[in-house]
This record gives sequence, C-alpha cells and structure tokens, in this order.
Amino acid sequence: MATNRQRKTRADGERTRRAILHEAVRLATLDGLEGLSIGNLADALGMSKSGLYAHFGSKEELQLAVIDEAGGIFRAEVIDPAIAAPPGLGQLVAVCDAFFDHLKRRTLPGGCFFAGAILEMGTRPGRVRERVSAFQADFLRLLRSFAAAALDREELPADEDPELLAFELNGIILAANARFVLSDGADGLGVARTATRRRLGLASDARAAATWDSV
Amino acid sequence: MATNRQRKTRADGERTRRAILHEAVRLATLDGLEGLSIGNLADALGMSKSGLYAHFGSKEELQLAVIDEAGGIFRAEVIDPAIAAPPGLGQLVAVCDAFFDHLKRRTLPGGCFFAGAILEMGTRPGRVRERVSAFQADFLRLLRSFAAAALDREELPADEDPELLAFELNGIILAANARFVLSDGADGLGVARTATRRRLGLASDARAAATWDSV
DNA sequence: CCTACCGATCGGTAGG
DNA sequence: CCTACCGATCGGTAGG
Repeated sequence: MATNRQRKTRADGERTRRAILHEAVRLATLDGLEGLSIGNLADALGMSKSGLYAHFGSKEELQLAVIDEAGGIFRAEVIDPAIAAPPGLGQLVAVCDAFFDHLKRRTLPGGCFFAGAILEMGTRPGRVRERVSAFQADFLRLLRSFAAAALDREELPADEDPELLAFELNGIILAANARFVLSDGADGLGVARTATRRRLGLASDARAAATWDSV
Repeated sequence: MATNRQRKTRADGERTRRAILHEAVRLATLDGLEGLSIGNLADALGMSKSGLYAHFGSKEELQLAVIDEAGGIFRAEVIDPAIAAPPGLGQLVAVCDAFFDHLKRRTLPGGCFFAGAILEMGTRPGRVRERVSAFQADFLRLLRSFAAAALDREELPADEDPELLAFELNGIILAANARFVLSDGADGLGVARTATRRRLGLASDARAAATWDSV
C-alpha cells in the first residue's frame, strides 16, 4: 500500500505542529503576538523559517493557531478544574483559584496569554482580534453562568447581579496577573485569593492567606 | 549678543519635543512601546528619523520619555481630579470615575497606556520596565492612602484593609480598560461605575448607571 | 522539511 | 533639523 510508505506519518506532523505551537505560546507571552517573529520561533525550535511556513501559511495563520493553543491550555488549567468543582459558589471560587494556580505554576513565562493579547490586539481590527475577543467573551459568559447558578442555589444575596459579579472577578484576575508580571514571582497572589473570598462573602482564613504566598 | 542670534530658541525645541512625545504616547497605545518604531513616528510627524535622534539618543531614551509623558497625562486626567475631591471616600470614587472619564474622552486611542505597558514590559528587565513598574506602584500607593483616609474618617467598615481595597479597585479599573479596548467604545463603562460604588458601599443609582453609557 | 533568496523596514550613524 | 547610508531582521517565496 503506497499510502503506508511515507516516512513521516500524519501523526508526526501533528506532533511537530503541537511542539511548535507550545513554544509559540510561550514566546508570545514574552514578546506579544506581533512581537513573536517567525525567525525567533524557528531558532528556538532549531528549525528553518520555511519549515514553519510549511505548517502555517502566514504569520496571521500562525497567530490564530497560537490563540487556539493558548485557549486549550487555559481550558485545561483554569476552566476544566472549575467545571469539576461543586456547582455555583464552589465553581466561582474554583475558577479564580485555578487561575492563580495557573500563574504560580508558570506554564507560560509571561503570565496569562489572554490578558496580554486583549490589550495588544484589541485595537487592531482583523481575524486575530476577533478570535481573542471571542475567547474573552466566552470566559465572561462562564463566570456569569457560575454566578447565576450560585444565585439559584441561594448561595449569594438575592440582590447580586451575575453580570456585575463576573466583571469584578475578572478584574481581580487581571489585577492578579498584572501583579504577577511586575513582581516576576508568585508574591502577592495571596491578596488576590483573599479578595476573591471577600467578594464572594466567604470566610477568609487569615492563616491560610498568609501561607498561600509561601507555598 | 551671540546667544540671541540662534534662529531656533530653546522654547521651540521644547515645544517640538512635547509634540513628538504626545504623538508617541498615542502610537504606543496602539502598537505598544516596542512596536512603536522611530520610522513610523517620524512619518506621523512629517519629519525624518534622524530628527528624532536629535531629541532622543536611542529608542530606549525615547521609550523612557514616552513613559514620563504618559505619566503626565495620567496625572492630569486621573490623579489630579481625584486629589481635588473630598478626602477619603470621595477621593476613592473620584479616582475611579476620573479613570473611566479618561477612557471615554479618548485622549489615547488604545485606552490606558500603563495597563498595556505593564503587561508588555513586565517581563523585559531594564530601565523601561522599572519606570513603568514605579508608576504602577505609585498609583497603588495613592489608592491605599485614599482608603486609609476613608477608614480614618470612618467612611468604611472598620475591618476594611486598604491594601485589599486598593487591589480590588485597581482590578475594576483594569477590567474596565479591557472591556473598553475590546468593545472599541465607551459601552460597558456603566458596569464599571456600578462595581466601584457597590465595592465602596455607596448607593448605586440604577437610573444614573443606565445613562452613563449613553452620555 | 531544507537552502537561498526577495523587498521592506528595523535601530542607529556619518556628516553636514 | 536634513540626506544618505550601515548591517540586521522582518514576513514571505522559489524550487527542491
């Protein structure tokens, strides 16, 4: 069978593609989606520029694939753990804690990919901007749905507004990322965890908050 | 007097310098501090690249001057109005509202200069990063001092923590900027104003919040 | 996936 | 402030 004689299988290509994208997401959190250059990425991977063009036809196609890869990482490290938590209030705490863990784990050297991508691409019309915007909209929708579930279960005061709560928790997340990037360390994530609990009306264990930073 | 025969006075040079920097800050909110190129800036000003090098010896010197100029704009539009407000709680509301006005006024096309600069330069060691970091630290200190004053005046519950409150208000500000950049409009600043008031325990006038967006 | 190349643009300099 | 230039790097292509 002729189709089996190829030296590189489709699976090999897929594996290479994933390896390229993972490195590209890492570099993009340091240099931005525009600052990410094909030459730099090729050097980091020990391959040639034209090798990258064989996988992605243009820089824009690479950027779109990088956004999807970053979305997969975010889903695996932040969203999936939250969905697995107890519905309602439990998911609201879990999604924030999972985000802080995502930072502390340093999967990506420059902190949250999307926090940076929103500000970098937000003013540049095009497919890249729309892809980033759609991911952020999905995330805010998820926060709102967790908040609505918590309200249904009467785990929050009846006059709470899911839209407002989602906005504020997103703010705590962005402030935590900014602090993480500037301090170049997990210092100060304790205050983010305390802020999350205060906003949700949960007891903020002062002893635990103090140790979070040193973990 | 030989010193008076020069055709261009020092004041002329200073005026040119300010014109360069104002345009540079605007461009930097669209392309970032690294994406800001000497060639682009020279074209936008109708002058030559070497004309810019006469004012700033290197790109890093230009970036540092741009940060100072952006700091001046932020002080004039956000910090000074807040300091002029009634001490304590009044200043906390005023600084957030002044920030939202700063966005709505569209002084800078890409939203808040520092929100972007923190994420772009936070992972690039050097003088530029330190300058941006110092400005953000000063701003957080200002928020903390307003919060401490409000506590002293018993305008906030006695168990409030100025550090925590400053962190959360900074988060609301960052979330408002992200929403502004993505929506490319002032839509949605109403929820930021409502969030500010809710956090500070103030009555959030629903009618007023609804009209804020349409103003 | 490679080498070898394209025109455009980058930050920066020489000399005026 | 200008023209004219430098080497390096940009995104992308030809041809294999």
